[in-house]
Amino acid sequence: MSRFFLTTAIDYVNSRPHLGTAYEKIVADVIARYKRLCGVETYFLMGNDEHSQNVFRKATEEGVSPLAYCDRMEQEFRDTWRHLNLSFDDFIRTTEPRHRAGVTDLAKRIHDVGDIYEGVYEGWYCVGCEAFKQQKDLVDGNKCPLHLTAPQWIKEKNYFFRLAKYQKSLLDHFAAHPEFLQPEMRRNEILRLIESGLEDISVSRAGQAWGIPLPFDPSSVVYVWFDALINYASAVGLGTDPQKFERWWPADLHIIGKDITRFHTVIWPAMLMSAGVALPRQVFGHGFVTFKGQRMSKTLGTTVDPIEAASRFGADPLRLYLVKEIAFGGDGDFSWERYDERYNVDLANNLGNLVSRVTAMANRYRQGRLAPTGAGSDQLIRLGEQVAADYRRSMDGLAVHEGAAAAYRLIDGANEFIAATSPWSLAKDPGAADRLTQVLFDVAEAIRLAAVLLTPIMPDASAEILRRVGSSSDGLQLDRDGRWRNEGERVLVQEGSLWPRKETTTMTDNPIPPDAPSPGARPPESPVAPSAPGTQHPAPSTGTQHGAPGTEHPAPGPSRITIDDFMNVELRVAKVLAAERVPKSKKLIKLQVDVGTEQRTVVAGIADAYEPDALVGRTVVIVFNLQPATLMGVESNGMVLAASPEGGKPTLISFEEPPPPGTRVR
RNA sequence: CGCGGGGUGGAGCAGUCCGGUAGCUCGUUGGGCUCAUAACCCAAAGGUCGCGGGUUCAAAUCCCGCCCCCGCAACCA
Repeated sequence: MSRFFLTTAIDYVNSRPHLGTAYEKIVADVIARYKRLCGVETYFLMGNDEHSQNVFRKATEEGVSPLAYCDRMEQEFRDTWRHLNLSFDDFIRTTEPRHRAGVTDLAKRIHDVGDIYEGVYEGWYCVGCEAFKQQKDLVDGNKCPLHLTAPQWIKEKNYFFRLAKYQKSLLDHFAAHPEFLQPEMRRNEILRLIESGLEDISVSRAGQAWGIPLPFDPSSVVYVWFDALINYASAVGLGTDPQKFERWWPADLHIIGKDITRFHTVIWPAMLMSAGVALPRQVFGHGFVTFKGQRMSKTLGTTVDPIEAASRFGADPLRLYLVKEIAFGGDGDFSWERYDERYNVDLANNLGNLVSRVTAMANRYRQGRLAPTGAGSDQLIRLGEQVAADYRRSMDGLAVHEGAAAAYRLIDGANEFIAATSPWSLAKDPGAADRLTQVLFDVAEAIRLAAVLLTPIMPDASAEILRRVGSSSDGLQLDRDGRWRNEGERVLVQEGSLWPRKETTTMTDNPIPPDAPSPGARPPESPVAPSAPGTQHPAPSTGTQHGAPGTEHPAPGPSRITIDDFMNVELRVAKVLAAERVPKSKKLIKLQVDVGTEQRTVVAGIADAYEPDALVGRTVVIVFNLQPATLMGVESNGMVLAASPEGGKPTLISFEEPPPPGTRVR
């Protein structure tokens, strides 16, 4: 039996997963389920990346051990994935013994062939930042701009991987395996990157406890990303279970975000080449999901909680939206308005309503029982076969959005067929009895076929639809069940709406108030009972429900500062004498200002909103006693105050009657 | 010349690799139907495919130049 091993990127456990993360897992799950539907034995791997300094720091801040913190985050992640009905076969954590064994094994092999060598990393190290600083980042006579302390010049023992050595092998591999990196665009990008030359990279950190010790020098730990990549191999037994490894490696498909393509298609293959391990067959770098056109970001409040999104209508509608509306590979957008729209159109109006009409007619005219009375509609059958073929081609090529679209062509076709044959007219004609039965059977069959094709995308809903059209959802096989069938009696079940229409009155309801505390702020509707996966009823448990407006609680303010704290900030009125753009900068303007006692140069990031000429002569407020900083090579002595909405343009503070420069503001 | 993505009817997108009547969803307008979740079906209006050149019998698609938008990086002190 053929087998398929697919993986998603393991996730940093710094915060709960957002919709963008969920998107990757959902598409991967659709592919995994599709493979299984094709009868391919599938191993679908997901997991968490835990050896990050951020994790260590965050755990320390919270006063828990890193492992305890990771344990908790694992539950958060698993909880989210369960709500999305993900069918992963394995979930790996990089703190697990099997992973440690895999990393140790691979590192050892690479070391043994001489591809890891000892070197020294030298640089300015700021203790406060726990990071190395570039010379150009230092200010005011070699001080850390954040902590204003002198960083230490540190020589850290460091091990390097001979990445440069693999430039040619990588290019050869890309040439020999055009499918290795998809989509095409990313392939060209990475090719150019490899062609431009590779540098050896550091693979260890000294003096850290949180991580996997290097087998040949336990005083250092393996650098996180090097560690992380190996999860794909350690999960299937590298270093622990040769038989399992033999069986599943190499991975057939790594699904990852486009931002980490380089790691997966340059460094990772080079590591494997060095260790003498086979390379993954394909890497697919998908795009990002934006929220209303903006990158999902916590600080901008443009993050979407997948559980909340799934709670709106159930996991299946969310899965359909993400798969069907976003061309896999490209970026896509999510908004609650559009989500509602797609739900109504694709599920309530089309698929759901179609099931309602055929089950209703079958019951009204035939007591629910349908069996073929003739040959069936040529047109529908042709469409069904065409669609099934298109679907397979699309899905095999990872064009999951096209696969969904194909299934929908059959649903549309069924609706059209009903209009063209008008069964309700046939019902009035006793001579058309057989004809009516066949028409209804054809429609039911179209629905059955569409539901089979949609199974990977909407597993629960498809099973429910199959049940209603009198067909089994057990052990579906695409070869057998994914083709038109004009045989057997079916008993159709008429029940309530699969997906009640959501009435769109005002679509301004934004379920996430930007500043609301995110966890625990879920809307009161449909908590999605944590029943075992696969047993959930596909229909949303509650219908439409608008959040009650006007129930804002006065948020407990952030911690207050004392008046003394405030007085430490010296704000002064200043008059702009001259202004010019900082060359090559995007939003910086260099200002000469009169602060009463002296003239100063201040750099302000307001070029988005203001023309330099319009600023001359204007009176502004500056922070007078701010440490200087160098921005794009210009030293700034102060900060101009402006109202700066997140993601918006700043507005300078102005006066009705400009006071003289130097006046203190308080 | 930092890297990258994009500019296609009112909105959101596909199509661009492999030139050949410009397609989908929503919206709008008109009509039909009554089985169905005010759902479904048909039809229509609506596009200089960012701009300018070039190649070609033929360009959204290939080539050159330019403009604009969005990410990321460097810069919101």
